[in-house]
Amino acid sequence: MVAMPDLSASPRPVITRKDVARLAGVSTAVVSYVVNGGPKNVAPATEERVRQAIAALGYRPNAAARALKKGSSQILGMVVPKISNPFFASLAEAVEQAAEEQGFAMLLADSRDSLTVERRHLRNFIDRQVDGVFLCSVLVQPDIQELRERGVRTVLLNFSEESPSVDAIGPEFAESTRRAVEHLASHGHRDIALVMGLTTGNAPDRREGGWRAALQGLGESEGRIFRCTFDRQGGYEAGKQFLAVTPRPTAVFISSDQQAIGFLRAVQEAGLSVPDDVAVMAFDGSDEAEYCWPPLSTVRQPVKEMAEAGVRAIIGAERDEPSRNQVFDCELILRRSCGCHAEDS
Amino acid sequence: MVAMPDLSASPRPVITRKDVARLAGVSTAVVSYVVNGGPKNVAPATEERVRQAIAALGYRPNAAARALKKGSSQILGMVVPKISNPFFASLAEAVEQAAEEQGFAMLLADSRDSLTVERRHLRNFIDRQVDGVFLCSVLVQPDIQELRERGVRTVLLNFSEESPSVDAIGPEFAESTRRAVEHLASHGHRDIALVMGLTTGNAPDRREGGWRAALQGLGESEGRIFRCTFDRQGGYEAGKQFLAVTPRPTAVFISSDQQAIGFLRAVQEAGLSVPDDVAVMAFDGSDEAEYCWPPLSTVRQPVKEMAEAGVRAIIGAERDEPSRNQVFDCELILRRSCGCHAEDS
DNA sequence: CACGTCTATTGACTCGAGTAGATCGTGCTG
DNA sequence: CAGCACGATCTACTCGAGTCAATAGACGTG
Repeated sequence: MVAMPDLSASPRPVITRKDVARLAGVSTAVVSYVVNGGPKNVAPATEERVRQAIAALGYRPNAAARALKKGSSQILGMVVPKISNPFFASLAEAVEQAAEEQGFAMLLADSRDSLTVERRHLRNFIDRQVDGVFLCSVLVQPDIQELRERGVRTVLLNFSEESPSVDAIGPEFAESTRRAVEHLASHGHRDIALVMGLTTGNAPDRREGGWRAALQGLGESEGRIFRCTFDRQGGYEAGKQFLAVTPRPTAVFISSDQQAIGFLRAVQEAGLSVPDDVAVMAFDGSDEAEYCWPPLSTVRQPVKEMAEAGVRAIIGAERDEPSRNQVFDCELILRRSCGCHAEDS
Repeated sequence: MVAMPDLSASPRPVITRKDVARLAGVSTAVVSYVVNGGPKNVAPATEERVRQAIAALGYRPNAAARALKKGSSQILGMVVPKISNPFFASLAEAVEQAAEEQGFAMLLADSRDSLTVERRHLRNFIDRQVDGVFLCSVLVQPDIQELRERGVRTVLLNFSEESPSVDAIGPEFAESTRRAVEHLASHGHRDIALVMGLTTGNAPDRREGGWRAALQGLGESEGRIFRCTFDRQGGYEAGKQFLAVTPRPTAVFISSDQQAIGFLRAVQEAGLSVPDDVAVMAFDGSDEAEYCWPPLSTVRQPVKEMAEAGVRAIIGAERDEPSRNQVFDCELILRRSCGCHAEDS
């Protein structure tokens, strides 16, 4: 409660290049060359003097000035629909880490699922001279076009569609889903439903196609679909609908771990059991999938690799490099919810 | 795969104040005055002309230049130990939103529980001229002192200790915990254990004190403590230890929702039931607490309010305003895990 | 010894925006 | 009508760092 009297910030004088130059007895240009391994060489002895002056004064180059001069801020922006959704949190974590390794900082913005807010964030990013942007939801073409015009490299993350004119990175949705559904079938299931999230854009989700393909392979042409939002709440509601259906499907593929967790809750609430009454496979492979009950069998996206590829696509890109799609293979993680191992995790 | 040929970014000429000035037939100063509601007045007719020129050219002031001149970037930095921990994600979400409402952007950095990384991030923030920093873990005094010296307002979030020389914002840990433990007692429990996270600093956590106080009030002077890391994994391990103890306590207070979720899994795995075999109350009140099974009774921190207070502490602060602690009351959320309502949520 | 070569260093301009101080009218007052 | 006040506008300098063209030495060579 009582603030200590004296610790108020002594407004230490700001140290600039000039101060360093004076102390080292050189011109400001040399300081710049030393700091940047600059475009010109500096004699070793001089360099050493400058280094010492820098250390002695605690000089730190002003990033704003640098950004102004170079037109690049060494900042990447990332827009997520909702950071409290653990899947996006894990994406953000991976991107931040990959960015930091390259000396970039990350501006994070949460669009709360609103296109308006997302646009506002993007314009803000542009004004702040970010060098690149990660998007996790689908903006309309014109918006992306503006980003490009302003010289901001853009990468779509977790994106299923091929899209011209912009880099897109995402998991291999269709094939992985097909394998997951086939795995459910290998436990003897035939009536396998789908709980599918609603995408903001109108692009059909490829997971749906994968599920269809698997059913077809089994000779089952019919299958129920439950549509809901891409979060726990949505999964919970889908679960309640699912349980009301007769005859009830014996297994279900769910388009995200978050939804699956909501679904599980609905099943538990009804006093039924997973996997005995309903077998479940989900998509994403986030941490919570391991710590819910029963542990979720899920399709693991290689989040880290995708984030690294994304950062590379932004930083390592040539000025007019054509955009491209990168699709990453996923791994089936088999836990209890599908009917696998009853003893270990 | 095939990139469309023509959409390569046409490197649109950068529009500056000067272009606007020329088009509107005024000097650059006037443009600045209009944009900022500047320190001087502009005649309504002129202002209108400038506005039109801005719109026509699509002019957007360069944030880097502005930051350089004003020494303020309109950016807030936030360092979290791990953004994929949903509690920190929800904090980040709240901070970002509160910041955006004030026109600030948020740089997010993940320290991966490492002091070294955290320091690196902070120096980076300083170089980038952030106007303020949110910290969720405990740095040593000298680091914070440097932030102050550099003129960066600092706010400690989720912080239990009073600390001089820095703003600290946190929930009312002790009293809320006491109430939670007493609630467990109201279900008839007497042997109530504590699962407590390990704090990086050496400050004792006030939740522990609250738990002790409650036991004392019940006439129970003894109580078992299980210490583990502040995450699901830690809670899971603590749960296994807990279950191995005889006689087994009938209830437990757990220092975070994440740990509680791990704990629940250990209980489920052992084929036991919550709340019948063990009643559980946790701390945080994050979303996952609602969607696990059984739904967690927990102490809800007013995250949004705390974030807003934090942003206010940074933005609204006078130059030499003394630092202060702000403690927020929490709310008991009673769900199933403690033994409350067996039917609705 | 004069000249060219090469390297280390410097001075000066630039990026784009904020703003103090000078300037230009206009209209009012004595 | 001179003098003054005041509002609108402009000129010019500044923030801190990057970098090019110019300069100053140092060295070697004919």
